[in-house]
Amino acid sequence: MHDPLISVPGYSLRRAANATGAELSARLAPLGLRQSVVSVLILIGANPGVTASAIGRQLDIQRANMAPLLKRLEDAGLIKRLPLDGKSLGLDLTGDGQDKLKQARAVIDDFEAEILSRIPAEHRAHFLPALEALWR
Amino acid sequence: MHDPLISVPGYSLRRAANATGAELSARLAPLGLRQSVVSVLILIGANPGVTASAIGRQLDIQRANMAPLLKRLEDAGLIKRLPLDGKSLGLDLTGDGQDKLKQARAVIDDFEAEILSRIPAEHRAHFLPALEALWR
DNA sequence: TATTGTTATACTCTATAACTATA
DNA sequence: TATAGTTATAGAGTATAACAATA
Repeated sequence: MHDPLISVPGYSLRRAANATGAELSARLAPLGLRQSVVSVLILIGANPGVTASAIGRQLDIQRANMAPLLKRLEDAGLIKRLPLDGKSLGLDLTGDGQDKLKQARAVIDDFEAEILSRIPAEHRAHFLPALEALWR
Repeated sequence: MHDPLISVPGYSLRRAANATGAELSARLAPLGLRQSVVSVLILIGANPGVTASAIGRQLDIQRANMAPLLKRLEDAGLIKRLPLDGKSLGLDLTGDGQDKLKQARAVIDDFEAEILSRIPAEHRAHFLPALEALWR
């Protein structure tokens, strides 16, 4: 079939993101984690005491969608929430949360290295700078 | 906030795809079109008489999800379906469908040129080859 | 007055299963 | 036996609106 789409950068960008995203999700599933959850755990781990609103702004996740996500993490014993003042809650990883994050990081590190290895060497160093120009 | 994610290619890929996808969707909305619909129209336009199943395979859209999408296109008068044999239907654009596709193409061509222009010149030629290595 | 956290809700996209009819 | 088209359905992701409490 003739397919004019395969030479369209925006389309290829979407397909590449879908393909790699699906693969990563499959690798994270055995840990009981999704990509959005892992990104939240990473940010909490790197910024102890951070608020849900601050994480949402950084990751482009609406406040309204952070609430149930954090509730599941708390119920699973991966994070704890401590009042910073009367209206804000500081987020921290529990011991279990740190262990889980460590496992997720191993999966992700492997996966990212694999992604880069699939890109021909002469294009590899250009990949991240090109992507960052499109959203940062 | 400290954010270890911004230097992770897979994460950056997802964010870049989301950002550009949202922007393109906003530009297609005035035409009453979504990205998936436009990609289907493009394939039908380039392959008159193609079947729904063949398009689904090419675009990674499930047969079950093609059905309502094509029904809406037919109800909107943009495509017509003619029996190829007892079980297959050939898809073709109507005159209105060709007009709509032409409008969509103008939007997309502008958008793709703009995307490429945002990527620093020294990285630009490496972008599509790198993406294609990840999904083709 | 703006922000935080929360609930409820709706819409899109996508995935699976099941069915009929035909190649 | 495999394929085409269809329907129904469920899950995930995401968006908006509204509310109470606090900065």
